[in-house]
Amino acid sequence: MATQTDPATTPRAPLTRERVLQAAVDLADESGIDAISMRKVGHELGVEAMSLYNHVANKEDLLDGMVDIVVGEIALPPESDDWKTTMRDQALRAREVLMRHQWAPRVIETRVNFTPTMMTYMDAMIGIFLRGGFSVDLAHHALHALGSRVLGFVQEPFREADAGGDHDPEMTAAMFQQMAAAYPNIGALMAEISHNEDDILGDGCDDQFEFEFALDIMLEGLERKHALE
Amino acid sequence: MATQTDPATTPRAPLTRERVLQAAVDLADESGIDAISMRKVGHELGVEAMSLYNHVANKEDLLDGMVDIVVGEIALPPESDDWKTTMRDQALRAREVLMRHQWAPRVIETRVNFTPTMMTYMDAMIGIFLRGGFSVDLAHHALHALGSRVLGFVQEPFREADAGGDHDPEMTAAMFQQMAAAYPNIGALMAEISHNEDDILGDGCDDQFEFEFALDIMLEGLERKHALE
DNA sequence: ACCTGAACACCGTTCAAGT
DNA sequence: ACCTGAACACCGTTCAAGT
Repeated sequence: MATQTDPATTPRAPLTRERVLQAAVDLADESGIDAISMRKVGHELGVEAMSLYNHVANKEDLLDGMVDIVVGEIALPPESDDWKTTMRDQALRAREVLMRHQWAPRVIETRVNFTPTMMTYMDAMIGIFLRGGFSVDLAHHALHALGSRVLGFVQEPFREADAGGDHDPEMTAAMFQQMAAAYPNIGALMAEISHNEDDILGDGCDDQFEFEFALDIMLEGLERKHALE
Repeated sequence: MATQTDPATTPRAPLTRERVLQAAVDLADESGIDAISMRKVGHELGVEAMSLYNHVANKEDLLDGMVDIVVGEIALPPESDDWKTTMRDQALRAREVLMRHQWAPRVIETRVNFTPTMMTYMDAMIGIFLRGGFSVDLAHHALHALGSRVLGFVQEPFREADAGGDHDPEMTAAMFQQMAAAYPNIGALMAEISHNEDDILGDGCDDQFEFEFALDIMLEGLERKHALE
């Protein structure tokens, strides 16, 4: 008896960031995103709300971590030159995961920071297009068009990073180098964006163009379906 | 002096639902959706939070009403047989309005009830496809594919209505008649859905199919862009 | 080092009480 | 009929205090 893990004698497996995040994900899966309050997540772990602040910075950080767990559950694509079936399979895999965490799409859309998990995932998505022969620009537009609802990542990747305002070229160069080392495809995108920056607005992304691009590919696709009827 | 409307002598234009909703929209435009609390909206009107409950049922109703104002600002499409340019223009018009109310897309996505304004708008969207020669089924799928982000309406129109559970055929027939009178295109859609209901699941909408449909038209559209490079 | 009680400044909502 | 004060059950977050 005493050798078994008895909840009465071991009520306090030590709290860790991972335990907190997983408890929050489980609670959200069970009871919806409205059930995610610091107090309720704490209660789930047998602890007061304030204790959580030793492991997450605040509620936004908690949500960031929850998204990380979900995105981490989406298997990365195999290396293939066939971008279309690879991307289709990927979208279906992402959907499967997001269906298990119905709260996730809405939370993902409200994220403003990227975690390494997210960067890795986006890098892989861009890679599918580039290996399929897309130009960096087209891959960039395609990424936006498929967006968070289809592939499970945030919509506006480089807004924040770019809007920082520090255009110290030395700084930027260092960032690129670091970025390119860890996430080569994202690095290529950012290089292209910063190269076009003078031509377009100032924030590296032409929202209106991205909108019309997404709109037009959908209308094109629809037209083909209509022609087949 | 006394003939002018002096805020000190007329601090209380009588509260109405419209005044409450417009104040909330203005406040959200200015300060973001997080600024929308019953207390803050009340403050904006020089009134206590509790007074608002005389004009809106609760906060959800307030949000419904705010969405109504926004959707009401989107001009309806002209009658035309050219579905593609009509739909493209419409999407751009919707975007223009949603850009003026940046909080709106997120709020629209969380709506579960339809207002007459919303129904009218959706009816017009379906009409664009039907007049363009789409089958009712294809129009239905197209509507889902373009979705809330592009056209500014809710994603799952007929889920709630159908999930009600009462399959009293008499009731259903009466509902259809009423619906078809006010919103002929939506009526046609619902008739088609309830007709297919036996074949598919039970709730009148095959989510997986809708997802793959949207995915495939985007991949098709992307492929054409890629071919042009 | 980690957890907590008390506190602060907020929420949505109800209801009896005022005018 | 419409507005309000007080109250209830919640929030996120801080901080000094405990172990």
